[in-house]
Amino acid sequence: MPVRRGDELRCLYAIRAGFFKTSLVDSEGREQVTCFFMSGELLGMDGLGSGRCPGNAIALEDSDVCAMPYSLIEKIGREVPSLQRRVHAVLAREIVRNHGVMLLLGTMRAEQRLATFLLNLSRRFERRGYSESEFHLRMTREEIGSYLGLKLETVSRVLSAFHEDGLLDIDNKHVRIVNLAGLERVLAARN
Amino acid sequence: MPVRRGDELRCLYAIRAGFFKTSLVDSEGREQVTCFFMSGELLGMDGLGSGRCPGNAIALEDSDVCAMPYSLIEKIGREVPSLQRRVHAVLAREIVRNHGVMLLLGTMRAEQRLATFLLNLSRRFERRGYSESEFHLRMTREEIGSYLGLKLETVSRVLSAFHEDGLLDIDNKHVRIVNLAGLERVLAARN
DNA sequence: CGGCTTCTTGATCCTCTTCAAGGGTGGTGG
DNA sequence: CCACCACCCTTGAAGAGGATCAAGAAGCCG
Repeated sequence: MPVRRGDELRCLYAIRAGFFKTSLVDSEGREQVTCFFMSGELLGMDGLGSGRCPGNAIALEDSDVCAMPYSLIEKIGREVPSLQRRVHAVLAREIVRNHGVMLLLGTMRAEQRLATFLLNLSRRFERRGYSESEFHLRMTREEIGSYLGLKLETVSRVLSAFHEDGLLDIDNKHVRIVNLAGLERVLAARN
Repeated sequence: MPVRRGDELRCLYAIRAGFFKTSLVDSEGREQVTCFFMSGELLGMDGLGSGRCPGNAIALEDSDVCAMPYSLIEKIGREVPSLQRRVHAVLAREIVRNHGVMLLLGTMRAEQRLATFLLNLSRRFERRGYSESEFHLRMTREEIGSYLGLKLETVSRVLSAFHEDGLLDIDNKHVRIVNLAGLERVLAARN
């Protein structure tokens, strides 16, 4: 069941298993996917302190989460300084991560955005003990495009081009990175 | 004196007077202005919990700040629940604000980005007791462009076009908004 | 199987970038 | 006070990168 903007929100959700997207819709109906979350990550940080959900969150596959009430986080934070500091660090890291996405949206061209996206997914899968080179995309081309500020056709085209260049194999949502160094080199390309 | 990425950072800075920009540079040299800060706002939230400065911060005019050591914020947060909650709220609001910028960068065209930017400045000046319709831009066209994901020439052109359309008068860095409702209407334009 | 959503690929168009030139502005030193 | 220089801004012309429009193929589910 999706969580909608404006809903009451009293908990942080630690994702035990599964995959989520969060999105934002403005007053003119423009929609932007703001983040993809996977197991081990924290959902709902943007509602901390306000009790309101400022965006939408939707699971992209069967998922399992652990709800941690804000009130509890605040209470334990007061009692255990090291946890308090961790909460601050997690929130600050989320801000830094957002700045990285802003840099991507503001300065990179389509190929570089896709390469960054795939390398980021790869690293996150690897850290969870999955293959860094072979994985399933849980989201549609349209959702990838929304996240990266591109249209779905462009996403499709760039992925095809990567395949042409021998950087990866792609069969629908199944990705196998063939030339990881080559993908990294895309990021350095002119400009 | 600028603060540079990686510098040790132990304080949050409350801006008493002045104007700042923060920016991020990636490994390939791409630079993005991540935010402009003015009086009454908090600088350095992204270093909270880590003690490292993850970006650059530079004053764009003579400024006056109040340094609040992280250690003090943590200590008082433990003792005063209402302050603890405020810290959380401020951090969470910063995340939400970033999502708004991501939406701008991912979905809006040049005119809409500039209109959003000007309206945002207008509102912030108004809240501080300054004129909402007439103010000085502290940053260059290039810095505006970097923040909005545009080139400086495009910024210049769009501002000229707004003047042509009778939406505002602009003389170098001095802006006078003539038709505020018209500027807001730009946001709703097709798409 | 049939209907739906998602994905791919092509052709064309449009927005913004790039490249280039010239004009303003402000600060410094003679 | 004016000349000079560095930086910033404006405007034009040409080009590129994605968007848009359109058609069809492929996967998915009842």
